[in-house]
Amino acid sequence: MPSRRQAIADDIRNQIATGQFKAGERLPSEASLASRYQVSTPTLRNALMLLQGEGLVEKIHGKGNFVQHTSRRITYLGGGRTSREDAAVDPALHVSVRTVRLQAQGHLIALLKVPANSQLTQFLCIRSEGGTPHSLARIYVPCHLPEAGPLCESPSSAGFEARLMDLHPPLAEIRECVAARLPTPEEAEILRISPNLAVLAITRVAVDSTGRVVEAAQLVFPGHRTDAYFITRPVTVKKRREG
Amino acid sequence: MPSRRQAIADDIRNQIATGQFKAGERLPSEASLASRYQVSTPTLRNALMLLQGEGLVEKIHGKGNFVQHTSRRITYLGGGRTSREDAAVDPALHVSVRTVRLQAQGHLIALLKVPANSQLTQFLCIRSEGGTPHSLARIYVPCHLPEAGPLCESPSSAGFEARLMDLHPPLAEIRECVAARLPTPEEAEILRISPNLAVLAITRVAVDSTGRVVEAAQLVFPGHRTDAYFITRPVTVKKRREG
DNA sequence: GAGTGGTCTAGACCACGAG
DNA sequence: TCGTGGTCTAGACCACTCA
Repeated sequence: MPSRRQAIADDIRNQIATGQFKAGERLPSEASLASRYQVSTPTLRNALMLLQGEGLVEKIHGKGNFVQHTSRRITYLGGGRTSREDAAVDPALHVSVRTVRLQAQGHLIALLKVPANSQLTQFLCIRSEGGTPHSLARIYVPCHLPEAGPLCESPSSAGFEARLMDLHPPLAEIRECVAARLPTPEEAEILRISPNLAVLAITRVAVDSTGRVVEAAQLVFPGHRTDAYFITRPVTVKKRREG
Repeated sequence: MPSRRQAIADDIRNQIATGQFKAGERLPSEASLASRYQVSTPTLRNALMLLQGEGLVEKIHGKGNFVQHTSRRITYLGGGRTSREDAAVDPALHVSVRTVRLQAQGHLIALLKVPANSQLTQFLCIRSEGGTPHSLARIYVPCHLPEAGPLCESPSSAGFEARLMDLHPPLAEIRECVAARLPTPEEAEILRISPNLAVLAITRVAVDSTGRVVEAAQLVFPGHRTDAYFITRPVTVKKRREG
């Protein structure tokens, strides 16, 4: 037996699919929807949360629930490649960067493989598109790298990518760890998402050919709007002989 | 001002960290915790849901809330590599496989790049460790591939991996798309997770050197216990000359 | 049957957005 | 100020587990 909220979510989803609720339109208020479906407000809100998790509905506090324009998804490309939708290309995209110098502590020591209390540069980046936050990035660069300076002047993703490509010694490997988790209250506020909806959290470490960590990044994306793509070409090994 | 459930979650998290609640132990019942913290049961349950999302607490219907043993995380390795924790190695792991032959329909046509209604083999795999479901995999193999048959006899991940390594023409590329979303009711039931907690959904497509899709897989993991790792070695390109 | 968590109710109160 | 969504309450009822 499907739960109440599932049934309501299914019904509203159908109405969106059949165009009875159109993209960009505002849904009836939660109170009126609740009375229409004969459920209490928390139950109706649960149903809307499901649709929000599918990227079909956007909730805006004080204004209402809106049918999302489709294909507003965020694309993250693994392997250090920059997606086409870069701030340098798309004027609707905006990136704010705050630079902080700090000392390595806690998990950053292991992540960057640096001694405790060594100097780091942290870049706090928030990407937005037309007022809607897209992603939150905390990028750490050890200060022993000469490239750490000029970065501040090219805060776009392309700037970071170009830096990694021009390293001496060259970049050898990028390791990325992807997880789904609930946002911290701060992340939920910055990304303007419900604290009940998961974020896609990516920890990225770039290593040069000497094994030194040249950059570590903690990236957070709203889970319901993000796809992360990874393309791998298998190392061409000799065919295994087993048994 | 932190919300009520956050404050409660913080407090219980501390008690777990300081060992006042030990790993494997059962927490007091939700009713007693609610009265201890002077909140209603839904609010207390919300706090526990946060801890569940962090992998600290496991809820078992009819039994209670238990402090999770740490390091029970699930590891997914991208790029078609198999993690060490394989059924062939670890006897505690169990994989159940159901094989279904079906015709390509809907999104499978685009995913596998096959004509509509062409024959496919679907493998429905559920991995468990000691009774706890780990992952749900729907693996699709086009029937035009001669390797489709023997697969059924080696349902471990290693079997799938070995098959991809022995292809003619050889495997050229693996594309993986990672997303965080709420589980469908069926997925929540199979994985035994709360329908409010996100899953990590990975769509994996393996392509051989002729561009043909040799396998597509839709993998679902419980988000609060899973890390997906991707390691990329950048293609060594000539240094860019720009501006 | 006793105790547990899962879902839902019918409302209260607060915070935000727009006029 | 008014309507909106966000959070919380105090309880009801059901499903599951175990003795």
